[in-house]
Amino acid sequence: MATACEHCPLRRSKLFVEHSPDDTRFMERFKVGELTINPGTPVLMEGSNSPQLFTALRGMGLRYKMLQNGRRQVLNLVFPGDFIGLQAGVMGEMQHSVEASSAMTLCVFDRAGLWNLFRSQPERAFNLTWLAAVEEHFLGESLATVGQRGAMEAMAWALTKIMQRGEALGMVENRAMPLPYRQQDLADALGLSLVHTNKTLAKLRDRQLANWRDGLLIVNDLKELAKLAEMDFAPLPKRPLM
Amino acid sequence: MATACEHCPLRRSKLFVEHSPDDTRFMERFKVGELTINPGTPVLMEGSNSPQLFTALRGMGLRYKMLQNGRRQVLNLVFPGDFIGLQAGVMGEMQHSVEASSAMTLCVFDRAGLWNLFRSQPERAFNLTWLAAVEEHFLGESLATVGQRGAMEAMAWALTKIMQRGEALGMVENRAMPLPYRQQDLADALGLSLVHTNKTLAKLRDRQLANWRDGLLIVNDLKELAKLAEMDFAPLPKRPLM
DNA sequence: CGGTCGATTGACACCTTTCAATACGGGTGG
DNA sequence: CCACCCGTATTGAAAGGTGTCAATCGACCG
Repeated sequence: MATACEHCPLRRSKLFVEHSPDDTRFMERFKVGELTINPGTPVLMEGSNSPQLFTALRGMGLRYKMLQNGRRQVLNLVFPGDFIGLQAGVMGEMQHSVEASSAMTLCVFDRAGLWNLFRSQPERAFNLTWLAAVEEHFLGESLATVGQRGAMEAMAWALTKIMQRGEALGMVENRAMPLPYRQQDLADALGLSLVHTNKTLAKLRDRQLANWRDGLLIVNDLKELAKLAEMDFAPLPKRPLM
Repeated sequence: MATACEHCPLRRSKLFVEHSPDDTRFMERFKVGELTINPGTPVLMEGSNSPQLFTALRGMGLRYKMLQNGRRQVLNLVFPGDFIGLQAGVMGEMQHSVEASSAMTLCVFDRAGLWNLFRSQPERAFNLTWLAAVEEHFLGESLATVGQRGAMEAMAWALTKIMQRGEALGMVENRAMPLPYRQQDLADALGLSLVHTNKTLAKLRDRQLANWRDGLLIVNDLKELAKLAEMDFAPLPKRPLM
């Protein structure tokens, strides 16, 4: 039984721009169904030309890219509210893969309806571009982190970003939030080796800055973690929800 | 004397999606002027809320982001045909800075006209989103390079990409193209130190794979360079020109 | 209970960074 | 016209952060 957009749980988060009744009506029509998948299930593969687009409704996943040398770069983590497949929608095919890390529920949209959206809903079209710009912004920050920060700073940056996003989504209870990834995933996101990632996490635990174990991330003093990362600790910018 | 869109020199390149007469007519109205600047001149600053958007018409520049620790990450190089300022256009303010590396000529657009574009030119709006997706794709590749490739591979990747782009734009003559950057710029783009960048370039010269001196990049065998980078050597995807 | 996957640890090798010094060309003021 | 300064490019040597290799451990599963 699909969730009605009108009652979409994501709309409770202040992270997203509010929908007008008209927006909701349109999305209700744009949405063609719901998809529930298990951890490890691929959603979109690089090179694929999927006829469908998604919005993560529940659960978490990751976007990644494989290189010829066998190494993997995780581009970012997929959280509830993230739009998946825009690249395929406008460029023709995906340039990276997406897969679920926890159980996920996805809203499914028909790619063919995209053109209709641009023609009849300029505001929604604008929002799509906005979403693309938000992604671009985040990738830029990630690039700066991987390129210019050391392992400890980078990890602190990543965990801070994750915690911030988790808070905005209401996933944090008692300074803890679910984080259903493997250390290898974070390693591949930050361009670090698995071993070094493990040791870096151990240090953060020793320093009592962040404790990530058994899929649960606990951060007592987010400000302190952000300071270690030498990052601007600004509130997340609002973003549209498709 | 501003260049008429109809006679835009960029339209000769096969890199860009062709304009319909209607497109050209619209762009002619959307374009409010032309800007010529000297090397080193900033175009947009991080945090700025510029009322203007640009398309690079001639010359080259770079986008970058400064970190609190004083280090700089170059996000990508700006080549003719690149659109500048989309982030400010949709998100409100720039998340990175842009400056000229060579003398540049920019087409200037009025940000206020953006909304009109979305409302009355769905096809152009679609192209804007397309452009954002192209940027996202490139940033993803850069992230993968900085995160997962060694210095030599990374440099080979960068020079290959540059040469490819240069070829598509008709900037390559006799296997050589202008590349008006400092070694520090490439270093900041790849997350390498200046010294190591210098030594890596020296090795590429020794191996006769790439020779970049005095603002001129010479590559005799692009295939060979791409092989060293272990990259997929696919032709650049077409992109829209605003 | 053997087998697999993810997390941990210790030791060591090595790629990059940092530190320093020199070289070279262009611009400027004496 | 030349000395001087500054930005960029080069090089050598040493320090250090990360990666790789290997082995162990705990949890889960058929």
